[in-house]
Amino acid sequence: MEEPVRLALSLPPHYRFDMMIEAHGWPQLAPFTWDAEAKALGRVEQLANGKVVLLDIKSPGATLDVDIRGPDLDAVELAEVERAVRWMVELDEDFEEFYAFCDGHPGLQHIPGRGLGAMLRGATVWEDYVKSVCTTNTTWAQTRAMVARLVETYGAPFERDGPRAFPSPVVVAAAAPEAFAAAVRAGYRAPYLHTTACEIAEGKLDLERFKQRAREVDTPALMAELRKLRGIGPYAAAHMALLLGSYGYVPVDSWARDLVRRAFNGGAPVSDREVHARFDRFGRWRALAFRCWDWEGTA
DNA sequence: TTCCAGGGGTAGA
DNA sequence: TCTACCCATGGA
Repeated sequence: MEEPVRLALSLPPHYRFDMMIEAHGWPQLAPFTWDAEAKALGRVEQLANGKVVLLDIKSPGATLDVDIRGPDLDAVELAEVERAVRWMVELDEDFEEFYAFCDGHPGLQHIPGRGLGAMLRGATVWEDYVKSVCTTNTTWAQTRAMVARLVETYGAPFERDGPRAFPSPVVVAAAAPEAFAAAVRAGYRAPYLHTTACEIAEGKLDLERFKQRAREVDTPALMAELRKLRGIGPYAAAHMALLLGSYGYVPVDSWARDLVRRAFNGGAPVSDREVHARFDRFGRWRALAFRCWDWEGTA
């Protein structure tokens, strides 16, 4: 294979690539691949002009190294790849204010030293919307399978028969609803995803504006807007808000309830209200405090 | 068979 | 605002 082009991006203070990878399950969802031995994050990415590249992302030292394979890219295309990578690995998310907050709060003081906070996200809000819907009311194994089938069926391939990129809403919208449902096997979620893709493709809906919107309004207002999306309820809206950098509401799912049950309630079941109450004192940092909590230490 | 998984939509109170 | 019920799918 031809030598890849390498982008070497400098890391902000405290940034820990390994902690970002371990923060949640997204590295296991296509088109991401995670090679634990090589500590390499892989991903096929399709550029706006249709070019498809294979990314190999590592951080062996003080930089984030992004190896790009595929067609030659000009400066504009390279900038597009860099922008996408920076967004996905949260290289530009500023956690310094959160870390200062952690210093004064028992239970959070381990966080700055471990460089916690960053989480992997999709290149687009559309991608994280789809994945969030696919995590609801199902097992993690099925979530992975649904996303894998979506990518395999509709994603643009790298080279001839290589791995595929996350499909655009335009490609999903072009599929017949019945064919989409049969291919992805996402159950009752399929119409949510397909209809949303159609609305984006028709220009009636713009999910990418949420990247900016998350910086303009507080978490409750952002969640109210996210909850208008099909298949997005309290949990998924909070999870999407978290990925957008808005941390004021804990995404409570069965996994969160289980953590709180074991760590704080002697193993007895907890209500959603109790989970929220446990992190209420952390204000606009509630979701980050929850995600970065030292669950082993408190159990 | 029945239950339920990193919940959400809807109707009725 | 809260509750009850339904929802495709697939593994236990």
